[in-house]
Amino acid sequence: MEVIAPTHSREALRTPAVRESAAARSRAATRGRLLSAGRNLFAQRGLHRVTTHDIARMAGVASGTFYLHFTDKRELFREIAHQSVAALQARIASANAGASDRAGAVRARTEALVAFVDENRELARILFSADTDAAAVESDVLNALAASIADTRRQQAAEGSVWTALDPAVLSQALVGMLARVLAWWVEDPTRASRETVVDTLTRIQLSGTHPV
Amino acid sequence: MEVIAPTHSREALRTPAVRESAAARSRAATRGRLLSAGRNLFAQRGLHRVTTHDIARMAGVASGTFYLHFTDKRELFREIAHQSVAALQARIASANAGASDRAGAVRARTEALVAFVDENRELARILFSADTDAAAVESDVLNALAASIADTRRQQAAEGSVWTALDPAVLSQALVGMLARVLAWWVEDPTRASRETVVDTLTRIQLSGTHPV
Amino acid sequence: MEVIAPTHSREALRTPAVRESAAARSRAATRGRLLSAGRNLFAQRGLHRVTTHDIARMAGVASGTFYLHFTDKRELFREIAHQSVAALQARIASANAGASDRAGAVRARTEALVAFVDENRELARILFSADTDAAAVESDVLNALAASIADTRRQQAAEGSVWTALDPAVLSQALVGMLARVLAWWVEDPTRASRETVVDTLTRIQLSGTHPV
Amino acid sequence: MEVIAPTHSREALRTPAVRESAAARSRAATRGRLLSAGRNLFAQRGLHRVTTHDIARMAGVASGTFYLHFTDKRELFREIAHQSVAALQARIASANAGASDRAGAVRARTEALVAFVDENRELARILFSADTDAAAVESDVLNALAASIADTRRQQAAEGSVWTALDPAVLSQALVGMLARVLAWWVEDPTRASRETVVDTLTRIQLSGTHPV
DNA sequence: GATGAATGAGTATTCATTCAT
DNA sequence: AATGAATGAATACTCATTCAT
Repeated sequence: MEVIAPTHSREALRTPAVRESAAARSRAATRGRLLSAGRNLFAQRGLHRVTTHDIARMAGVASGTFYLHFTDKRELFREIAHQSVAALQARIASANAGASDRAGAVRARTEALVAFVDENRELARILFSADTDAAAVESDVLNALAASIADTRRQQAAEGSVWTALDPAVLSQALVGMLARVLAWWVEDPTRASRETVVDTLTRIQLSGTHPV
Repeated sequence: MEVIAPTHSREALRTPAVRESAAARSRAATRGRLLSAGRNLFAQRGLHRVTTHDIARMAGVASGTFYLHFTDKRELFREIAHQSVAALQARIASANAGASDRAGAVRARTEALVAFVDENRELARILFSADTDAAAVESDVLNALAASIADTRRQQAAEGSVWTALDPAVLSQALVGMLARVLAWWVEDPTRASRETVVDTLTRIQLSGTHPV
Repeated sequence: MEVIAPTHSREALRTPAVRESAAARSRAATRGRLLSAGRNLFAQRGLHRVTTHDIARMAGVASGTFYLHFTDKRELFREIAHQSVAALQARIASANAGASDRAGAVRARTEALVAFVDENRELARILFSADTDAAAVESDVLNALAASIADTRRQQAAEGSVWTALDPAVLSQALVGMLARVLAWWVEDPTRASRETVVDTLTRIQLSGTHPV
Repeated sequence: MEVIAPTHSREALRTPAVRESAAARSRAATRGRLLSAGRNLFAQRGLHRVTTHDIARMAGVASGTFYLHFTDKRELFREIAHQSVAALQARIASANAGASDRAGAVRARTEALVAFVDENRELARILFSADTDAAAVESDVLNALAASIADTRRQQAAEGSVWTALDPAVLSQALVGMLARVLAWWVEDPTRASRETVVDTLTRIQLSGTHPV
């Protein structure tokens, strides 16, 4: 019993809750460093030209530590992609909410998208650079976007607010492909076009391509 | 005299020209089998999930034989991509030549593109599936297409035949991204939309997005 | 009180310092086994008839482990050669220091050289067996020896203590070639001559060839 | 019968003997080209950094042809080495025959050796560059030379014409090692020393090292 | 929770050699 | 005698993943 005492007294200084949150904080910090390293490296080199050792090294942890936080490389990638998508969607939704008419909403959403890409080039490279392997993971991202566009479109068609000659599924894939390629192309070298030009061109294409003639 | 004939024919089998062409024919056949196996496998799994051993095995040759025909995997891929692009371009150019006006030309080119994809699904998967590694090789393909669209567009703008508010570089990337994504999406499962729907939707988008309002 | 002691000692096993040194010790042991296996195999078969798998197998480790310790086969070889040279040079320098006159020094150095070879036959085979590939790595060894002989010789010539008709560069190559070949020949089968005979003959040749007539 | 006639008449133009010698001449020419290519390539890169394809290519023949003339790479190497040695020995023997006294003979042999090396740098690189693999083949060369020196030496000792304190076997290895290294060193860059310096230094060393004091 | 040494299957590539033509 | 396409074993090197400490 006495033997345990000193141990107890040391533990008494930190309540279990505090101890747990300290451990949790440390764990979260390590996890965060791995995510950050992954973002950097995946953006630069793509999914399969990055090794788990590279990520652990850049995160400043031992290579085995990687597997205490992620089951494998793809999971880390998925996590990064999901975080990115969530951030992007929040940004777009908020921009959308402030718009009064349809044209304004399209422009606002496009502006939000381009601004996000401009401010998060690393993430953008991951989200929009097309990588077959990555796609196995992130295709959900663009597919989800396409699905949401298609839904909106179908609803608008039902309301008679858009020209129905355009197939919603095809159109949504077209829009997603267009946005992804332009953004991937622009983020690779932002001097290729001014941000205003990108926003304006993408907005006009969306409006002309989706509005009745 | 007649007797000499068979002798001649026997010798004919040994003339360098015939011998060479027999060997050359065998060589070409093997090369063709490797190209075919490569097309299959790359279409299914992408550039880096296919090994040179896989390709050799599917071609029914020893693994070393691969290297008698291609310096490495990328070269095989490049060859396949170039062949595909040449075939596709020929098809589009020929369709284009038969059109009388601009709208007809856009539709004809789109029809040719979709027909090619429909008839060469394997090739289409390679050409339009976005693979970062493959991109290092085939990006030329889409980039070349984009560049040619941008050039045409600039010329039309100079002639006043199209609305100039759309930046040619951005627009061309947008069109290429749109076409590539829609075709990749469609070829992955052609029941997703009828061929007519795909042609029609893509044609209308191109016309509305590139014509003056 | 006593109870705490073992606890302490258990904790001691987990302190970073101890953990690190345990890992480091294990790492060093593996590295040592690889070096030892390399010495054995290189001595028997030469640089390029030994594979990294052979070395790993003889060291009792997996083949990938080799690359955790050496970047490639040549690096392992270089390491072995450098260690051997350092040991040999130390031996010769120490023998040299104890000699009173020039003849004594030549004999002492030769004795040290022959003794080293006798005691380290594996290393000797590597150092003195002439291998073109190995030479790219170890030639420094014999060349360094030759250069040092040439320097000494030039200095002695300047002091008038040796006959100057012998070109220092040619002479030093001659001596190095002589020593290397005799030692390689002898170590291959030490019954070919007694150690005393080798020492004596080499000493006399050096003295007669370098002294004034 | 008639069938055979034309064949006969054609054959009649060349007697079997002539035909055979024509074929033999052609065969010998191919063999000679392979030997020549081998000499070039082995001298530049050593035994195992040269492929049989390299040799066939440089000889201007198909790769399979190599095996019609040599059972494998080592046999070609052996053949080249033997030819070289024979040429060298003839040269030395002839030089030796013209000498009147022992000192003159040593100088004459050394001059012949150095002249041969100077005139046949390719061969010299093969003969004197120490290559473990090559050694498995050519060691006979230097060993034969060493054996002949040792024999001569033993005979001279028996006649009392040389100092017997030097062990013949050790001495012969020493001389061979010395000559091989100096010549390999010199042929690698003949500006390192003048031919006269090389001859003179090697001659003096041999005389001082082998003569009574 | 973290470490980092070790694993070993996987992959590209080479090259001596064979053999049908 | 010559050809040259094909073979396939050999080999260096990588990297996701495990596990004892």
